[in-house]
Amino acid sequence: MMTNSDKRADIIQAALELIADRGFHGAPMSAIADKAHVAAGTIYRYFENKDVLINELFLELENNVIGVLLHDYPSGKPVHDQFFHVFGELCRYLISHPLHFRYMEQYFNSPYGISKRRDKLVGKKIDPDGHDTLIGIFQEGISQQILKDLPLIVLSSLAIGPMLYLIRDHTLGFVALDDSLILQITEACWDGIRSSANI
Amino acid sequence: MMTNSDKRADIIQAALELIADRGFHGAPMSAIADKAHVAAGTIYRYFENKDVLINELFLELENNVIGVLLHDYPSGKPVHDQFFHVFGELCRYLISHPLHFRYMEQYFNSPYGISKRRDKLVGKKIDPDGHDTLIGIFQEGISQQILKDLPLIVLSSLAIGPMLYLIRDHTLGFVALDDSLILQITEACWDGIRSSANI
Amino acid sequence: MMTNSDKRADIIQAALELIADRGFHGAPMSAIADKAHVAAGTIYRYFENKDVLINELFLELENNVIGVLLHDYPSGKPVHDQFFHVFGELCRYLISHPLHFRYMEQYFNSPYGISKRRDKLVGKKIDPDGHDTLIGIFQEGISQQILKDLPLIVLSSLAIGPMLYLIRDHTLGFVALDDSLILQITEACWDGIRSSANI
Amino acid sequence: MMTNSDKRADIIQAALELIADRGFHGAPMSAIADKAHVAAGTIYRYFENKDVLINELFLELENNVIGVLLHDYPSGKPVHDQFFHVFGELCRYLISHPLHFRYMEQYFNSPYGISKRRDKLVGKKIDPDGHDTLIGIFQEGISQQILKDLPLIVLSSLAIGPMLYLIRDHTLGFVALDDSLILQITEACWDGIRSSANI
DNA sequence: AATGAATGAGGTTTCATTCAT
DNA sequence: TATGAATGAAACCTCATTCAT
Repeated sequence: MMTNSDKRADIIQAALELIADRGFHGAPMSAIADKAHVAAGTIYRYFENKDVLINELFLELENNVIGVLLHDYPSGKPVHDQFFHVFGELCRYLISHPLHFRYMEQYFNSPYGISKRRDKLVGKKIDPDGHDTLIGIFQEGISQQILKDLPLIVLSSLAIGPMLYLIRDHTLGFVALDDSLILQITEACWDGIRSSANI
Repeated sequence: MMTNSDKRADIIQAALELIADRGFHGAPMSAIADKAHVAAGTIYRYFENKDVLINELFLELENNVIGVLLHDYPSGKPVHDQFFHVFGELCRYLISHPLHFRYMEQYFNSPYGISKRRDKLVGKKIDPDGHDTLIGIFQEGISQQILKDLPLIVLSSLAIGPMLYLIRDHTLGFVALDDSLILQITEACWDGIRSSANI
Repeated sequence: MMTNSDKRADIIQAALELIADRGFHGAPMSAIADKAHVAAGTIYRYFENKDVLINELFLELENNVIGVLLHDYPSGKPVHDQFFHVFGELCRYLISHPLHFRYMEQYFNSPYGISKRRDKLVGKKIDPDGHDTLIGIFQEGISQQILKDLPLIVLSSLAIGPMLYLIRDHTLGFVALDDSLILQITEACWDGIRSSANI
Repeated sequence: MMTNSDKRADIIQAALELIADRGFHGAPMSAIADKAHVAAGTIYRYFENKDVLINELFLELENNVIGVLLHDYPSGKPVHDQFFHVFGELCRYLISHPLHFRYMEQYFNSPYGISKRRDKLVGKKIDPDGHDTLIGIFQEGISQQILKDLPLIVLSSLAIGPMLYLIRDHTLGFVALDDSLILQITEACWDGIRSSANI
């Protein structure tokens, strides 16, 4: 039914806004219910408990991100182009969705997120649709000797770490990331991961 | 007196371990007291309230880090050497003090840390002893045209972001950072920030 | 709904009994909850905190008193009759509601009550319905030269002070105030405030 | 020894000031110790516990008052003179010792004071030196048919009640009791208690 | 005799969750 | 299905009292 899924979406949205803004323990279930225009008990018809709500919210956001990265993905193009596509899209998405970004940051820095991270990295092949786009790019880049021959997780941090910190600074107002600056940062990260041999 | 400082240190240590492990709200005062072998009320002889405890603990860790970075600092040496010194020392310190690292991560991702971050970045010259070593290195590097001419906060993220993510992965067991790998990462970060002109 | 107002009333009543009996700090919220047959947390659905509970309880009692004084008030009758009406009604009310009396005594002798008292006396015209009956009587009496020309607050104390002390003694069992004695006391107080000139 | 009694006096004075100012539960033992420039534990060398301290402090104040009332007491003079002496002295004493007044008010409105009051009034002849001056005056006045033939406790309230309320108002700044006003109040109270027959 | 650090029971308040309606 | 009042465990913090020094 429509109403049904509407309420679920309202709850998810309310939780997102509150947690992004005030952290997990600044977002009591009662406040989420209020903001969702729903009774406290209603939340429990859609989510078994608060942990489940938090985790399902994360999964939705994660799917959003994956969708964005795959949209217009330049399959078959050079590794360089693929990297610039993924980096740019991700950056623009997070900048234009600061609540999503703040939420995921909170999530990864909490008991919830730790296990998530472990699942993802240890399992490596969590999603059967091959969504781990960056990993794929790096593997290809290494085998083509375009990228430094470092563990994938290291390349991943070199490529993504700076961006995530800068987006935080952007949302906090310490720096203004415009297209020109984003491009410079992308290039700097590319400089960091590409093989020094072929310079 | 001995007893005095012992108890304070015990409390600090207990708080560090619990919060690093379970986050701020997985560390109730009663649990900290238990772990410190101290009565609940005793904590309040040393710290006005939980917030103060959390902030003082952070300040202690911050001082540790500053001390480490300044130890054997290669003043007068080239920017390149200074960067490698700071990066390496910081990395080794955080790897060998995983609780300190986890704690600071939690701290920066919380209401406490946000303001701290703002103070640090806006104020820029917080500590009169010139402890803001990285910023100094970057300024010098830019003026010598050795480093990319980017906002200091961007250089800072390019240089430090990857390391911080990798140390988290290291403490979680997803990668093993040995001296050789650390050196490679340092070089990769240096590649990221140095001016492309003089390659 | 019934349940709603019932619970609130139960809490108010429990607080009244405990505080009247044992003072503010002999009445922890847990004890109030127990006596009201309610969970501790339930109190906070009806009152934001203990202070609010204490103040709202006072306001309810105050309204009771005002209602009693205005009931059958002999408007248009001589000042003497009005005084005897108010004095008698107040006295009978307080004697038959010893908990209300004890509560208000505690209240006026506490940080809560001090400010209340100041509001009342400085503001003077707190309630727009002209409930400040005694003050009105005194003003009329002075202008008719029936009463001593003293500050209103002095007349007020002369008229009410003895009664309040005696009601305390009555509730403690040191004296038995029957109708005859109440009348004699009323007359004595009247003797105290009326102008000596027209004797 | 001097030092000994000095400390006891310091503690008594500190307790007086704090409790008069902030009430019993705004005066923790630690605060009393601080204000008395004494260690917390020291208080317990002079007073078994907080209750004992509170009660002994009251007894000291009570003795002060008795001393004042007996000083220059017009024995053998008419009841009228004796009443004016006692009323005036008491009034002046309380006005010039607002802390004593506030303390005794708090005391009488608390579990401590209730029992005290009972002792006093039931026992009636508590102190063997005949200090119950007012009662004596009233007995004499009744037998001489100068005063109304009312229970002693009623006369007592008629005579003292207004004054106590007015002193409170004075200490709160709602009225300024000067010698002239005190005299008028004394006369009004006298009007209240004296026999109407011989007017 | 004096100290004051330490204790821990007990106070107020919050909030995830349940359940009668 | 939805509600939201009610619950009570658990959080933070205070403070009278003790006791080793």
